[in-house]
Amino acid sequence: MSWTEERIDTLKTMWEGGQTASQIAEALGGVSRNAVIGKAHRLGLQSRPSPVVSKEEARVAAEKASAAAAPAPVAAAAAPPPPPEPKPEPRPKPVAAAPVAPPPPPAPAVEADDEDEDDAPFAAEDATPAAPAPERAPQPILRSVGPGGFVRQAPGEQQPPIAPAPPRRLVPARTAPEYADKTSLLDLNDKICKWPLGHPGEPDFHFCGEKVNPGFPYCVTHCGHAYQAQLPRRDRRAPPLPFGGPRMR
DNA sequence: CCCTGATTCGC
DNA sequence: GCGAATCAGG
Repeated sequence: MSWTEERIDTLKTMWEGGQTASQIAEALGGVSRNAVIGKAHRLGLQSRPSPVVSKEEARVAAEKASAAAAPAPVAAAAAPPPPPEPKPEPRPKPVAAAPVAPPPPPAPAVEADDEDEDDAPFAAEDATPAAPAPERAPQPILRSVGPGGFVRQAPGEQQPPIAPAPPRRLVPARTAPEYADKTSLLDLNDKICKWPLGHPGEPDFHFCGEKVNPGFPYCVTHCGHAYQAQLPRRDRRAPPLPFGGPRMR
C-alpha cells in the first residue's frame, strides 16, 4: 500500500480527530499501526497525548524543578525560588491540549463495500483546521444521547457504553451528485458540527456540518442532543436499541 | 499481558 | 520516504 493523497488525508483527519494509530491503520487497511505513526510524524502531525510523553513531561518538569532549585547558589533546599532561567528547551513540544472528543461518538467509522474512483473527486481540499481548539469542553453532564437515538449510560450504571464505532473501513467520501453537498468525513474540521446523520455504511451517511458551538464538537442544536441533564432513574425509559446493538466485525 | 505513541534505523 | 523493531508509559 502506498500513501495516496486520499489515504494521507484520511490519516490526517482521523489523527487530528483523536483516533488512535491502531484505529487509523485498521481503517486504512494495508498498513500497520507503526506505519501510521511513522507517516503521521513525517507529515509533521503533532502528537496527541502519548503515554510516553509523560516521561518527557516528567523530565522537563524535573529540569524545571532542578533549574528552579539550582540557580540560587545556596537556596537549594530552602525555598522554591521563581523560575529564573527559561532554559532553552530542547524539545519545543507543544503538547497540545488533549483533543480527544468529549462524550459522544468520537469517530465516524464507515463501512463500505468497495471503493472505486468516483466520477467526481471529492472536494476535500486542504482542510485547514487552523485553530487547534485550545479549550477543553467542560465535561458537561452525565447523560447524552447518541446519534442513533439511544441513551448513553451514566458513569456508574450498568455496563459501559457500546464501543464507539470501531472503524473498519473509511469510505473516502464518495461524492455522488445526490449528496455532493453533504458533509463527509473528510470535510470535518474543528469548526463544523461533527454530528453524524444516518448510519455508517449507508450511502448518504454524512455529518451535520453546521458551525460548531464554540468549544464543542457539535453545533448548538446537536450539543443540545449530546449533553443532557441526568434524569432520575425512575423517570427514565428503557433506551431503545439503536440499530441492532453493537456493530461487530 | 494488553494498549498507547515515539524513536530509531535499515531498507 | 517507508515501516518494523524497539522503547517506554498507562
